[in-house]
Amino acid sequence: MTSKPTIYSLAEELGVHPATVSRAFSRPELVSAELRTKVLALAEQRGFRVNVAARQLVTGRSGLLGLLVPDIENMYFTTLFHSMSRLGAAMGLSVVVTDWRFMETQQAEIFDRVLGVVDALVVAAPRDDVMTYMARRRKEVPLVFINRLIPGASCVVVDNREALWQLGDEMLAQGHHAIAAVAGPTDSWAAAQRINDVESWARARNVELTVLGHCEPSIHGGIAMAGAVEQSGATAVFCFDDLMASGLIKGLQTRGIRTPEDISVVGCDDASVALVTSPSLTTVRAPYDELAEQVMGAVTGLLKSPEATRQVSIDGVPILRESLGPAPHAGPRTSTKKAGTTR
Amino acid sequence: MTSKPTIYSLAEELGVHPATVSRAFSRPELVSAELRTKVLALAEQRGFRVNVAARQLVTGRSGLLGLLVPDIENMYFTTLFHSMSRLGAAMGLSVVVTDWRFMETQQAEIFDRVLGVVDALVVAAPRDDVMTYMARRRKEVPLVFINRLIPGASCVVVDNREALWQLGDEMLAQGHHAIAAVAGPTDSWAAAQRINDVESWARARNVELTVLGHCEPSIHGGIAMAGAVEQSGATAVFCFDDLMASGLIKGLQTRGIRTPEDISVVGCDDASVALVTSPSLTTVRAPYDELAEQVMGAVTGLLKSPEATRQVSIDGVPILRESLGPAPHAGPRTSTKKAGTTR
DNA sequence: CTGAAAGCGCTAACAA
DNA sequence: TTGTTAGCGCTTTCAG
Repeated sequence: MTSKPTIYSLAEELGVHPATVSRAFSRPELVSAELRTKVLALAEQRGFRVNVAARQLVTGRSGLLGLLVPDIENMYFTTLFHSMSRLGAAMGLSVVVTDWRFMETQQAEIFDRVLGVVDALVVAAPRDDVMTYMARRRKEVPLVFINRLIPGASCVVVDNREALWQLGDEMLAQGHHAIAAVAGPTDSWAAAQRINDVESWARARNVELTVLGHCEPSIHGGIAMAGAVEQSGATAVFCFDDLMASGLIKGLQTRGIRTPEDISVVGCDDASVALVTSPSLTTVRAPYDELAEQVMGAVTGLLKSPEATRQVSIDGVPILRESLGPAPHAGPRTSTKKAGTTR
Repeated sequence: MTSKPTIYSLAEELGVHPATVSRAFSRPELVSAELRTKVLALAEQRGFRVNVAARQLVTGRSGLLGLLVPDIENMYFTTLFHSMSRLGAAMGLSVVVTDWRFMETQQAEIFDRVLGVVDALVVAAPRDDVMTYMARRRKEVPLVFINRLIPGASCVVVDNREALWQLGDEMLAQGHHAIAAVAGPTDSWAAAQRINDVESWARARNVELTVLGHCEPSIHGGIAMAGAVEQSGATAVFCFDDLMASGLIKGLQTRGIRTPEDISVVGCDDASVALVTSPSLTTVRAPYDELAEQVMGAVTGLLKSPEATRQVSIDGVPILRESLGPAPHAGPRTSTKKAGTTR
């Protein structure tokens, strides 16, 4: 009696055919205006919602867009999610996020569930193992990769090369000579990319560069690197991302090393933490909105025709803040900024 | 030909009935071991995945658990999500998050989609309008509310009263007299709760308390409050949450006001930002793991019997870090900590 | 513009 | 243990 309303129960009440009720929702333009309003009114009153599963079963579409991230506690991804949600809403797609950190320990079956329910999946910064897993399911769901270039697949990446070179040059301008770079996860494409960029810069400028061991892209990862950084003797450090940079600064602080007075630190991404960190982080801003736009563009492209893959590269933008300052015992030379500048 | 494998295509290849293939996945124990392995092997080989929509259509279950948060950029929620995911995975539920910030501007239809696809929904810190929206859909999906006590519904809340009182007393012990509290969003239950706790403490201790205008629980919200806090003349400030506290400290800094030397700041939640903030935040730790556990417990309870609502309250834990120090021109009295202590 | 009928892929009784 | 038979709620031809 008080069971969930369906198109049938509505149709019966209205004395019309279920298909008509269905049309009132899925193809309103095919139903006469008055009937449509009557249907919608009754639906509203009875609290009817179209059954997403049933609809998906026949249309193959749920209106859901999945975002799979390595670590949702990394605000880089939450910011991205936010931008994507906004765009998605405008085009009638709801975005849901999941974290693939458990994929190793938990049954992948769980992920298949998410895969089964979304119209497309955006996979962020996949490690190699996740990659191969996804590759196998590539034909089940349209896939867009972020922060990894994969031939033949739709990808959107941020190119930080130019920006990192500029920040490197700024380090030199500020009198730094001993420079270090803390690498990100071993099997992350983006991590390799960034280290490459910094290394090529160092070679081009003939700068001595110490690359420090792979580190988790998290605050704690950064804190853990403080010792290694201190021992490296570097006065300026590139970090894989802002979380790491933020943690590193904290870790250095507890060792009595100040930033930027003793050691300058540069991050990457301009995650929200970059601003609250003290000192605020000099970093490379990922253009989130454009990123999201391109990602959503790639998604809709795939939705239209699964073969229409595209590869997009967006340039990161260097942002000078407080964490990069003059080298100790050396004033700035051609610097465009002063230590202590805010924002 | 190369269409997606279904239980039918598998059944045909194996010369068995589709129902048997179905059982091999949904009730493996009902199928002979050898047949089961044969089915699974072929399925693996053909890349078969059970169609979630079809399964959900008949069983009414998708294996998905939804988490609806007000602002996914608030790491309080991402930490919670993380804990929930871990527990969920252990019990065969995949957790997906969505942000309801767009609900106002976008069609609620989008949310109904998420609602339609999950077995249960955990709704975090709903504003009043979101609440009423959810209330209408209460019978469509099992609902668990976080950070809001709703009679008759399953709720899990954190009770910060005791902890806030302790921190308040610590402020007094450190010689503070002019104390302020920055309130959270107007229609947030948790915000009202926390302000109440602080106010009742102030009354009990006969302390002059300035309550400052409602503020968004975000870093920027906190930054924006710096002026008001400065003008209030307070030497110690309670903030609605850590994001706000973190932003406030930053905002004060740019005005040349140091924490805790000039103004002490106390947050709430112990979000991940509390540690990187300089100085690190004195705060009330939300016991995330226990929270997640209780939430998942409530979910499974509802899944078993929709009437089995429960209301759980968990106590927050005060955490003393650097952002609370002695009042200016007044040494600590019975303090249990020294300014400058890390962690 | 609306009705009729078929079926999406799977599960759940019930038989055998 | 396996096959049989019905649907789950919706969309979608194709007629009318």
